[in-house]
Amino acid sequence: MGYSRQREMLLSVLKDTRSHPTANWIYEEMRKRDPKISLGTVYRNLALLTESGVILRIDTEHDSVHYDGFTHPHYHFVCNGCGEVSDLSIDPIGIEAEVERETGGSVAGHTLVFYGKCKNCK
Amino acid sequence: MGYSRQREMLLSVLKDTRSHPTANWIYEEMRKRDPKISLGTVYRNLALLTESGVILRIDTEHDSVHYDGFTHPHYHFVCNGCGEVSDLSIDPIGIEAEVERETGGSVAGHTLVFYGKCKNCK
DNA sequence: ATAAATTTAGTAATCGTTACTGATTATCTC
DNA sequence: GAGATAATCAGTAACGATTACTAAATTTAT
Repeated sequence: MGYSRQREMLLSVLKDTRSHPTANWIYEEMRKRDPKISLGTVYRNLALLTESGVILRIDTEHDSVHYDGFTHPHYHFVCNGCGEVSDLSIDPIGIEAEVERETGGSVAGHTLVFYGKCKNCK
Repeated sequence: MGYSRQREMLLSVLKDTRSHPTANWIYEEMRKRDPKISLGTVYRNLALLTESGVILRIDTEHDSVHYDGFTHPHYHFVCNGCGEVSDLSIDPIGIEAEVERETGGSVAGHTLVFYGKCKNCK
């Protein structure tokens, strides 16, 4: 996978924030640097980078998908009030082997999401 | 919350399967029993039952939301090949208190989803 | 430098989900 | 039980996130 100017820009935007943005937020941010950027380009590159493990995708019970440029294994907390997604420093759990044993399949990864009210919304 | 005929039917459909169906699958199943059922009714009741904790909603990296009539705390495995969602018998992890301490918020629940290839797709 | 392959901007289409409305059904009070 | 009140429904339109498409531009390989 080569790195086009737009793909580089997307990565740089994503690495520069810890806010776990949505595709649309990233799009708006990229438009500030280059107003001709296309929303389709954002989605296509988000999919590519997710597939190759360069970035993380976070699915929650709320509206649209969030992305994370911080790939070191970690978990997330989602506020049911304001929808904000934040990182946790909980230690990764090591039970993928157990899941493989139980399912007979192969495990590539896992996601752990906590829901509740953040300090502000509580 | 009263239980209308349609809501009862939805619950019965969901309790009768362990397949973690999507809204549309449930809709088709209910249509077999009552062809006049409305898709809006399915979605409205899924939202109501999820909010009140009678059923579970499962968000994955694949297409649409899945639902689970089995509410005893448990985790899920999602196959990246066929998209099938299956139950795991892993013991629930008890770290919500730790998350509350770290975030300063309140935790209402958590979801743990493993991704990989199932026995068939591997 | 030229040819081949990839990526893009822009736009149209898709699909899951939600919102709306007037009709129907359930519940509540007498 | 009859009538009033509230909840729920079927049907359909609207919405918003995401994907698909196409011709032009850019990158990469020769």
